[in-house]
Amino acid sequence: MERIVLHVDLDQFIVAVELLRRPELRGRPVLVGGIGDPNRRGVVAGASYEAREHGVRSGTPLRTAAARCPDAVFLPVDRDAYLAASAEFVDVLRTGGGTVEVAGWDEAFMLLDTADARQSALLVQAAVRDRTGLECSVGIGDNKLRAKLASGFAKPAGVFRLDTDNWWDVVGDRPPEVLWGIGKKTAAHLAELGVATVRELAGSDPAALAARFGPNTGPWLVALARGWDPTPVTDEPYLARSHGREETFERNLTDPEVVRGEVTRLAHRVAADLAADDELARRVVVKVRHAPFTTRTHGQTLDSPSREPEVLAAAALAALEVFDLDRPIRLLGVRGEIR
DNA sequence: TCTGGGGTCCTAGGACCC
DNA sequence: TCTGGGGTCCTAGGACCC
Repeated sequence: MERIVLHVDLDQFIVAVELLRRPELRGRPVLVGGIGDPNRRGVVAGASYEAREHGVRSGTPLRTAAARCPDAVFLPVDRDAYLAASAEFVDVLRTGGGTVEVAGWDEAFMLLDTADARQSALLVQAAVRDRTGLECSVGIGDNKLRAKLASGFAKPAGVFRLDTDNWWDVVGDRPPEVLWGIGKKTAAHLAELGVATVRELAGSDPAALAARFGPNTGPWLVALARGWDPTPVTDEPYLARSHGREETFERNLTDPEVVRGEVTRLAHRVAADLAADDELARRVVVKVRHAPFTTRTHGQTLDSPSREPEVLAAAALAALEVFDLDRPIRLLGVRGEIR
């Protein structure tokens, strides 16, 4: 027996859910995003493998996607459908006996004791396929980091194992961006320091990186490159730390009175979300994105935690006054911080 | 590439306290 | 009085992830 971590990741999740009810679209480039209109502001939330071949992926602006992939079928985002499919997926994993940690709509970690890790992974994969009709990829690792990276190498619909034995062979010569937690910005900073691969990052001086990235983040980056991850797989129920609502407007807002009205509306929606979760906000933060895409936030701590729409709206409007409302506004957001 | 919406976590700097 | 050092809390911004 050995103790392993599985990372189970549904393949092209959002598109896969849409294809379950629109099988005639199978094999075609399908893009899900916004309200399904490529001429509106918005980005791609889910792209089928056929669409990805045209250089379109999650995050690509819809207009750009339409230009690159003119034959694509555009569908609107249907949150409720994905949430329902996600709940079904988690149910399947929970019948497996191990500890299950949900990590998103379309992914979860499982902690298992097994005599045959690969066989266990294949069983999970088959159970998900049989009971949801969705394909998944399964990563096997000796911690969450390695399991997570492994599922990426397993795609589509495969199984891949990543542990101390093959870590350097598999990721040693790859750029640091393959690691979970290192994005474009950090990779660019590392490149300036002459660090271009996971192997080079693993051999870097933690103190030197601390000077650049902060006392905790610097050493953590080095540990990450060595495949180290101490975080446990936990089935503790998820407790949200905040709830927020934001909206990018089809046309920039220029009238301060309209802006105040929208902020009030968003605050009321946040109040409803908090009530649905039986939570109270202790602080309200307003986010403003001006037309040139510069984003700023300002907040107000409440005298006492609340989810009253009027209280949240008043705090949001007070925070809003710190901004220059005479400049065109592209996006407004209101967030209630719980803990 | 004219750049969504939902979140989380870390850091720096200032306030404040002893 | 012109000035230390440590700890903690708050706030805004940034990076990242799905």
